[in-house]
Amino acid sequence: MFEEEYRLQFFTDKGYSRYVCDVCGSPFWSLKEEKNCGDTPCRPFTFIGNPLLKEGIQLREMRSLFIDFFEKRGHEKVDRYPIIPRWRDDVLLVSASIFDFQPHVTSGLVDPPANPLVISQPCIRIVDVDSVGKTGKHTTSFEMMAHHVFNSKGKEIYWKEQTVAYCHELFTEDLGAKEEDLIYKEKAWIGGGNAGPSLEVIGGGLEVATLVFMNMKRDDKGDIELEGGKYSPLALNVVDTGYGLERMVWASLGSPTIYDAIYSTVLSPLYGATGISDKIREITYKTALETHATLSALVDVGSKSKIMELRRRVAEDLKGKGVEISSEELNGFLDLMERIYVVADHSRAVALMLSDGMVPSNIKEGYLARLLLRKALRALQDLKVDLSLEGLVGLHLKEFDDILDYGKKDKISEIIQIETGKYEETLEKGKRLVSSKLEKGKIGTDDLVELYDAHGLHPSVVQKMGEELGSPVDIPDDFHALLARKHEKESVEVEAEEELDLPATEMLYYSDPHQMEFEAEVIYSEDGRVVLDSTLFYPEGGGQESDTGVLIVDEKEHRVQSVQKVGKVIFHEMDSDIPKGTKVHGKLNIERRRSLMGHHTATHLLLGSAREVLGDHVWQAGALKTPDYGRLDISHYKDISEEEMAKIERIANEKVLEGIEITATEMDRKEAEKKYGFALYQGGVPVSKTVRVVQTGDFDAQGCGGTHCTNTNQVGMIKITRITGIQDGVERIEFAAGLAAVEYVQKQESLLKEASGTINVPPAQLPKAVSRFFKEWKSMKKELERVKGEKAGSRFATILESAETVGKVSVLTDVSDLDMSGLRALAKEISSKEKMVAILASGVGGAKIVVARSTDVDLDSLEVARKASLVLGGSAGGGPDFAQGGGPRAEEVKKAVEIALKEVKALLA
RNA sequence: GGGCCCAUAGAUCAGACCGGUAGAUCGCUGCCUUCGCAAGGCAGAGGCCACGGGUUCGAGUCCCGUUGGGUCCA
Repeated sequence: MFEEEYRLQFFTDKGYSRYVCDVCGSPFWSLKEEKNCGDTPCRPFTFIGNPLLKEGIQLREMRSLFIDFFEKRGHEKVDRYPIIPRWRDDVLLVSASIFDFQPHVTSGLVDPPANPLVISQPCIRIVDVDSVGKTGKHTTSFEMMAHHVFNSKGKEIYWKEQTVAYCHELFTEDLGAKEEDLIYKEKAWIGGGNAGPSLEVIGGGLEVATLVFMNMKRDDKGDIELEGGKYSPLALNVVDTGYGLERMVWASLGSPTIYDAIYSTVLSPLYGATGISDKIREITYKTALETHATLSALVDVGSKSKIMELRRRVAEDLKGKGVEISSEELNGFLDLMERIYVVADHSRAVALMLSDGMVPSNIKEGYLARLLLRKALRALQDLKVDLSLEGLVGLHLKEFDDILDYGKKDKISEIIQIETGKYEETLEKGKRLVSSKLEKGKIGTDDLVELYDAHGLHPSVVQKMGEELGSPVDIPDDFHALLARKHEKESVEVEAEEELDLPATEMLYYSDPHQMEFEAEVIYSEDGRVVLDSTLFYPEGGGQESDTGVLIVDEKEHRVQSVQKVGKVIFHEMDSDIPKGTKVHGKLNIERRRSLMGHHTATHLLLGSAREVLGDHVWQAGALKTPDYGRLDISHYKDISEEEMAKIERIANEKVLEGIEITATEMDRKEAEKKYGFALYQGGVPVSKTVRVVQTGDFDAQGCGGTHCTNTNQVGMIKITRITGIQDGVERIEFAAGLAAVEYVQKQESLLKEASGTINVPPAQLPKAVSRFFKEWKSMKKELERVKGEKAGSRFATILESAETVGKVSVLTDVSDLDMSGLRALAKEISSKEKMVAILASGVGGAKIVVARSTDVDLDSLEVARKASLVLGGSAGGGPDFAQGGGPRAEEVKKAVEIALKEVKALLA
């Protein structure tokens, strides 16, 4: 694919030739004749113990070396972006440097922050999480070093030749790689809706960089077909490079694993605590580790059997090298190392995530944070060492202190503590579940799936619990496949937005939010939907409900019921038709608009105060503004306390009283981001070159398309009405502002008055009085139960007199006003005597009948009760010695008893 | 965004499949025993079975909805 794209002058000049890999069939460029492309899994690593790059370059040094190299060559350094891509909503995490510029910059809409630029971008990739520690090269977090160029038409900065030349120079001159060790492998690159040719730079078996030349975008009308999708040329030619910082360090140190190259500060305490600091320096174990790392390049470690295969090869290889180690010893050692590496790796990803304000949760990116946290905790527990995850994360943070905001250490510690506690609780509950399941029998595959899926217990955890309880548990090798199958049935329906060929509506509501009337002309009208050339009506959007009001034509009012924006066109849903071409006079429902503005501004104030009270990790996760109330969802890692709520409410109201001016300015996106950071995008990301920044003095600034008050004092009182946790990690603040707040308070007060009026106490004494009443109610209920019991007992003597004797059996019948529990008690008492049958009925609350017998009588009570209940219009249930029934026809109870008596006589005869 | 699980005494959970008097263990209170404590023995208190509907003569149990919590996946 793109074969001609790779015929670079650079290769010709350097004397490179094109070969085809005899393992994977990929074409590649090499200085010396090669049959193998050198990439995994085509051949083992060759740089381990024999560094590819200049020796001994550590992480920090490598980072600054890279950045310096490109700065010296005309690239501007750009600060790293957060690991949570707040500026886009199609991905959960940043997993490549180009993510920073998608889609707004790559599409050509927004200018790049610098061009050409160099950046070091921390990234997280969850996809390889299960390979971490099993191979020597997979990590969940990494720093992508990159130089990017955005070439527009007619203004090319540099493209393929220069890119490869820079890369080559960096590796061969500044980093000391031998020219003949570097291979450039051709590979069509497709991802994120873009595509283009790319070269993978491979040395010593390790892919150290990828040079992507992005020049196409996904386009169903495009002419270029790639892997089933259609593509068309991109407006920009984007140089998208990615150099794995950690891999470069690894290639420079030649350590057995990448982990040893980059996690040394965290690994050494782990080695110490597990007591293997000395062991790993022994030649036997060192060789084992190196051999394992070397060969792991050849194997896809997706399943347990593959891992065992790899280990067999390692054992064989070691034998060949004359290294003596039993397979048990080897397995045990590698298992231990794997866990240590997992802890070291995952704790770094967690450090990165949390320091960027990610809140662990059960959904979205927060779940990924929790996933890694729990995996790390599990591995740490398996190691049985006295080290806290919190401490290890702290060590990573220190490593990063030159590129991370290190100030949030306390928050991060708290989050880890809370998460650790939650995980322990899950385990605690799990232990009880497992033991109760084991009491009932074996734990099968279905149970394992349920325990993991519904209760968060990984099969290996269940297995360990089983062992402790003396019951082995088998884990099927295809467990994860089973789980995947269970989650398979998902269908996505995308509703196509209607597209009409209409000019953009002029949005008058932005120029003066307090203007309430306007003149306009109808340019489209169909099915009660009207489009004007310009409008003051704010359409539903950004969580703000739409305006309502009227359009006046010749003094006749047409009501605007709701307003929607489709693309750039604003539709007014009317209650009556207005023909196209009509001039209208529009009038807003002023109160509604004022209230909407108040609630919207209040939302900003509350978010600002929540961030002040709770911390920077607080982020808007959704919002709704209606005329009657507002709702603000924020990310936070625990319940908001009463005190915190009061504080948030107070600060917001203080800002109202301060009378801060609110301004809305259209700003260049690049500038706005520079000035306010990504905290701008609380309410979502605009798809435009400019951002409308709504600024509340120096208290708060947000990109926002809503209508706002011009001064905070127009908001009036802000009252938080309720705080609920809508999901783990997200709290919902419900509130009312202005008159709506006053109404809320009035309503609360009247509720209070009504309640206190009913029990006739002043509101202040309501809590005390209610609790007294509740206590009394409970004791009365008990007393009533007792009295009922007595009443039933006392009735026994009376009905004994009415006993009829059938053979040797006494049959007692009675119609009383006892309730079911009374009847039951009485029947039990009677049937506990010898040779007794009781037929007891009552008409209170519908007809009820109980038939009971002592155990020495042969009679099917249920049959009797059934027959008798028929006449009551119902049926009966119970057993042969005790049955109860009833029906709606209370007037028939006497008859029912007669029928029952007759039936008993017949059955006993 | 989707799926699954759970909610019963102060705590942990049975009971639910198959509707018919709400239970166990720990904790709590009192008594016995002891110089006192612990342990032990005996007795007892403690339940709007999360909430709202429905089906039924009858619902902790079945059905629908709500709320709260847990958990997995994208």
